[in-house]
Amino acid sequence: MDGTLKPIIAMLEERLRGALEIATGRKDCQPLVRLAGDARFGDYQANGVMPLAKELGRPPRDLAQRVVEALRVEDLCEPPEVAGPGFINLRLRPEFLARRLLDVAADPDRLGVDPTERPQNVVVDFSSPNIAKEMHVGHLRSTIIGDAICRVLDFQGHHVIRQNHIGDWGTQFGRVILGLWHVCMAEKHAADESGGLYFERELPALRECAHDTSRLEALCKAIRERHEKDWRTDSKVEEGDGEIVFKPFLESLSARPDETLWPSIQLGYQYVTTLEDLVTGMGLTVPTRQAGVIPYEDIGRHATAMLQNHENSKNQQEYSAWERVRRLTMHCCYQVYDRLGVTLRPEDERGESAYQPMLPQVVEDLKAAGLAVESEGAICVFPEGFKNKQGDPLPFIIRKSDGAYLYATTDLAAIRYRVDELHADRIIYVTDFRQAQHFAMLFATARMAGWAPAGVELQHITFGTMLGENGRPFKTRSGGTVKLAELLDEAVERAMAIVQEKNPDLPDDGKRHIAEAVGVGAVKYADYSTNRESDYVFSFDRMLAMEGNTAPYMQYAYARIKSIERKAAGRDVDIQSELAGLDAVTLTDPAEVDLAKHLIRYGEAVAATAKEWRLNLLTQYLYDLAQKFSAFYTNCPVLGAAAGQRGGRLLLCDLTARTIRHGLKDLLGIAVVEQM
RNA sequence: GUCCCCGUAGCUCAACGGAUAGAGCGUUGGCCUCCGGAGCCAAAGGUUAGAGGUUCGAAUCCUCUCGGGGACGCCA
Repeated sequence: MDGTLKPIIAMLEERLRGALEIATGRKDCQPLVRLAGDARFGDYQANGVMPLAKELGRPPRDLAQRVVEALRVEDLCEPPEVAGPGFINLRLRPEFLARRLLDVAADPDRLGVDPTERPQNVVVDFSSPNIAKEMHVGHLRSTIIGDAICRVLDFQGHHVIRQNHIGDWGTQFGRVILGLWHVCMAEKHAADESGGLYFERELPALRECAHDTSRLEALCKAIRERHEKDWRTDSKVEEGDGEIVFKPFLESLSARPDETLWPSIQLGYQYVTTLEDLVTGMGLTVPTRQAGVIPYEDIGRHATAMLQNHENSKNQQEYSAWERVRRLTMHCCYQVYDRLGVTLRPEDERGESAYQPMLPQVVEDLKAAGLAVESEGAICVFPEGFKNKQGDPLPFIIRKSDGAYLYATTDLAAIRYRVDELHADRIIYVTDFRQAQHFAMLFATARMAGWAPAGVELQHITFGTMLGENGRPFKTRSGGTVKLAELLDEAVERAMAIVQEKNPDLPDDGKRHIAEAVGVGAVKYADYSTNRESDYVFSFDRMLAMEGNTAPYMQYAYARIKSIERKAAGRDVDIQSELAGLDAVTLTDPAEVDLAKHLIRYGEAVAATAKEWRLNLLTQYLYDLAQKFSAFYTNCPVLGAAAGQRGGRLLLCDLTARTIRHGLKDLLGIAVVEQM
């Protein structure tokens, strides 16, 4: 094995290009070699003759015949045939196929797939959970699609820099601190009055009467009254907010266990969010130390602005509280990442907050370059080609009229960082399609500013919405967001029931292990196996089906091969030594040939997948492989095969298992199991 | 209103400008002396939303119509 197994399509294109040159006298002809669309046309087809014939005004079949005469592929193919209007059909020779199969099998790590000749520094921005929230289904696609992209890039030999752009700044910052403050106050009230935490009662109440205006207003008014009272009793006039009760509360946080604190923090944060949404437009106000009386719904934003504008020591307590919430959130995220087999690690975290110090400079530089101007109090860039509903230039707002920065600003700072500090040749963003316009404007602005030079590729990889079986966005029955951890629990539980039914004799921990692999694998595989750009309908029943293009079917195919390996010893077959001594194979049965041809195309599948990040092309390849294996398996006995056939068949089993495992586990992060 | 994406078998989805548009589920019919039947083989099922156009060739590119989704100034 010399490590240079050139893809067959590339070899054929090269030969065809030469033949086209001879037949037409032209250089740089496009041979257009593709996988044959139909097995009757052979294995590969060249479509390049027809456009050339048209251009040269020559009869296409005649030209094709001349090309075939000039074509030297005897070492690879049977004699080429001209077909239809001018196709050239190519069929691999069995000797070449057998040789290639042995070469691929002899390459344990890369399965005959060469690394790229042009390695890049590729930044992949994906997952991006939010602080103080649990990961929900909205994070699933970005997380697993981004992860698979990273894995494929790694395999191709690129230098991958994962970036988890955590939502840890902006409006949430103030709201989370405010949520913590409510946790503090609610605990104080509960201690004084020996009741439960007030937001545990009031949050559901708020949601219930969201459409009952008079009840809602009464409730919000009462909450506001208590808020003001609590705020006043917690404040020393000479120092400001939150010294008496809130400060000691924050100091006590680090001593408290995550399990009790985390649910309270999330709930407190939801409470603030819900409350601010509902009181909007109600006319309620609240006094503040810094800004005087402000609308009640603006208090979170006020807290954000204060924190963003103050680097002084007074904010130290909030900052440490913030760190605590952040750590808790990520702890929870890593539990989900681990289950999903996602490769993100703490060193990949670079949240919005990391760019916060760079934001003023971003705005200043754009202003100095004449690209950013003030408009209606905000600082905006007007990249070319974007219009609003009136047909006027559409602003890319980089600083709000209240002085706060936005995600546009953060994203621009991130581009500068990634290009200047991380030396990115390419930056890939994995987010849903709704953000397409934002990224188009972001990229346009970064190009105008020269922060992303022409040599740096900027790619927005989008995906569609996850829908429930009713065709509406995927929600719980009550309309809430579905937590990712709970979604995985249900998938695993359902998988467990199936394992229980199919294979009741396995030990319990074996069943649990299999159920985890099958359940989580099913969720991921279902996502990967559809075109990422279309919306996709989530269905436990379909993704866990044992038939069809599903994770369980793939895992089953793998387990069957492993079962053969386990049986081998009992049949006096030593697979290792038999494979080690194999220097030639003879493929006779059509199912063997079909499987072998597919096995040597793994590299083509990986390349096609990476070209436009169509992960469904990889799952399709793997599914075809599993199907071809199953056909081979039913038609061709392996352990009981004649001596001359057994080695080749063992090789097909071995390479199929390794290819499935590589594709599933190494590239998609889906576990395989020895039995199921 | 402007712009973007989508519309393919009953359902869920494929198809790199190429030949007779493919799978799976479901439906119907075959295949268990044999390594895991969670399997294999086969049949039926389509005017690729509609109408024009470009092309040797269009589900794919262009124009329009209809239907669905999304974005569109201080959320991310």
